[in-house]
Amino acid sequence: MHLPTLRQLEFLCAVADHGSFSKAAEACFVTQPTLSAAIKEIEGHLGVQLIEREARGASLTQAGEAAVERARTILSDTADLVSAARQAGAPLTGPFRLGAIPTIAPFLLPRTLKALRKAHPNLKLYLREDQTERLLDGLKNRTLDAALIALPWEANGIETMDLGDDEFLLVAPTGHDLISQHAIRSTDLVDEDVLLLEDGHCLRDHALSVCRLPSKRGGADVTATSLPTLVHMVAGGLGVSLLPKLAIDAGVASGADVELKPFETPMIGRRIGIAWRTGSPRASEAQMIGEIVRRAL
Amino acid sequence: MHLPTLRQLEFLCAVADHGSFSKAAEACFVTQPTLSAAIKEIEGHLGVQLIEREARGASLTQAGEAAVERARTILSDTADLVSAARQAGAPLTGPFRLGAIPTIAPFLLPRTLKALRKAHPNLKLYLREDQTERLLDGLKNRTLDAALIALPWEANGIETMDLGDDEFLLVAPTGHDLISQHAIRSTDLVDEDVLLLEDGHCLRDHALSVCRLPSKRGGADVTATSLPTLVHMVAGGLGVSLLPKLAIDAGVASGADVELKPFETPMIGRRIGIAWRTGSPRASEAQMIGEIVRRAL
DNA sequence: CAATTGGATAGACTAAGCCTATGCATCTTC
DNA sequence: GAAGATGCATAGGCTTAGTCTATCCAATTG
Repeated sequence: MHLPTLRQLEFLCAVADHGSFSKAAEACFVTQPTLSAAIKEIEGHLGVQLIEREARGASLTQAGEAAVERARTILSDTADLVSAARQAGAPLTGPFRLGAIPTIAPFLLPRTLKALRKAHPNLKLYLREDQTERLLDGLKNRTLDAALIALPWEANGIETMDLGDDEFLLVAPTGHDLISQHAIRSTDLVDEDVLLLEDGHCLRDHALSVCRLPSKRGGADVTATSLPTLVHMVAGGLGVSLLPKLAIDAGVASGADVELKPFETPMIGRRIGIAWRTGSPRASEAQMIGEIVRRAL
Repeated sequence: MHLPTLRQLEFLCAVADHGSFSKAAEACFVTQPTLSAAIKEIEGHLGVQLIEREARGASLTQAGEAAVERARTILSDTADLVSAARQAGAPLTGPFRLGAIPTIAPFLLPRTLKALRKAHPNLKLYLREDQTERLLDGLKNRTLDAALIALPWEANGIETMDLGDDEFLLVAPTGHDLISQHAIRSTDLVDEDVLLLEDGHCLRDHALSVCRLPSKRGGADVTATSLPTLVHMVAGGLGVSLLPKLAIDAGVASGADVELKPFETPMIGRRIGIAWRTGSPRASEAQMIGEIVRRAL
């Protein structure tokens, strides 16, 4: 079977992107006739018209749409092959773009980075703090190599590695009833004012779900933008809340006028994990970084 | 980024396959120096040694293994692109290799094939009857384009389309107690001698599961190799069994000295579906064929 | 030690890919 | 509606990358 050239596939995608032979040619750093000939050749080999030549540019036929979609994954897979191989030659070196959600990053990374630097001095780590959704977008569009998020999180084309549990503790104003209570369960919070992070933080959703709270409750919802803020609000008597042990260990509650208390078994909490794009050339590095983070947990 | 040529990737895979430059070259219809140069060039671009030159041939380095794996999917995706595009030019024509499990094929296909031929006279249908596992293997290694199987069946890299339900009816010797009983439930069979197909047929597993029977029961297991045989065994008084309505409608029980009876609601049965390899160039055709089969059901 | 196997190297040839220049439609503008 | 602008196709020449044949070298085998 006669295969098209990757170059030709690039040309095809470029035409799809720019809607014009000339623009596409420019983007590919070739002249328009070159590109025209290449497209014509693909069409010849495939026996199908892929591109509709119109007066005002070019558009894809149905077959073209399908072909472009396949071509894009082929090209990106090939790019992955290249960087994976390059990486294999010099593992854990060069730039690595790691994302982390805001309820993990400030508490976990300080400890981790030191260990990471020690283990892999040639690794240049670029950090990005953002909410889960956007981190996963980053993985998919290749602006991130890996991301620390809370599991489980199913997403197509994303693989994850489990790094351990992160228990939730009750945080309440000093002297609050719940603290003196013998044993508290997550469901005891139904009648409390539970303070939460603002919408979009996965910790908010976790807290809601472990307490079996409806996502929309009556009354004015009081939300915080970060965990330190949340602690202050609890200290101020606005209500109680949950804090991940990770944040507590990092000292987020120290000095504030609050008390902490673990829940009765079964433990409630979240799982921390590292995620990467399926087939990412740096998947193995993501796992090695994950291993180091796990030890730091 | 400098991409390798698909040709070069083919060469690389060939070396991996044949464990020797010369053999690989022969397989690719080029001379050995050509292939040597090509491999050397890839290695140069990637900056990694992919192949270990040994006295007695060639073997892959670790990086090479990874690269070959990626290269294989790239190449097969490209081949898919080509055939998908070709197909788009002449949809539903040419050879199409359809598989079906033995408890579907003889009963569903006779009706279907006529409709199929009428709708797509240029389609040359090649049929293969086999058990689910092997059909799915066939899809994966590209010796089949689609397969009619019982759902649900999750397998990586396989997509399916639901074609409708196929109810199971009780089949018992004429005058059997269960037939005169007012309403029978699948669990009523626990104390009966339930005859089954031999191991490997998914219908056997379905029957076991809907009746909540353990897969290994005491006593000599009596198994049949096909549904007609099964009917004869039931007629012979060896026990009762389940028959899919599909087979009954096709006359598998007609003439035999048996009686049939539907189960009480909820209906028990299986779902028929058509499966194809994810990304198969003929996925859309598989769905169109599925549509015709569904109407025949 | 000669023969065999298997990969590397050298140099020549060809065709594929790219370029410039130009042609031919269609759409825009005054 | 004529002139210009836009956009793809065609023609012909150039360069280079991929291929070949011929030969060499190293390791294994008998």
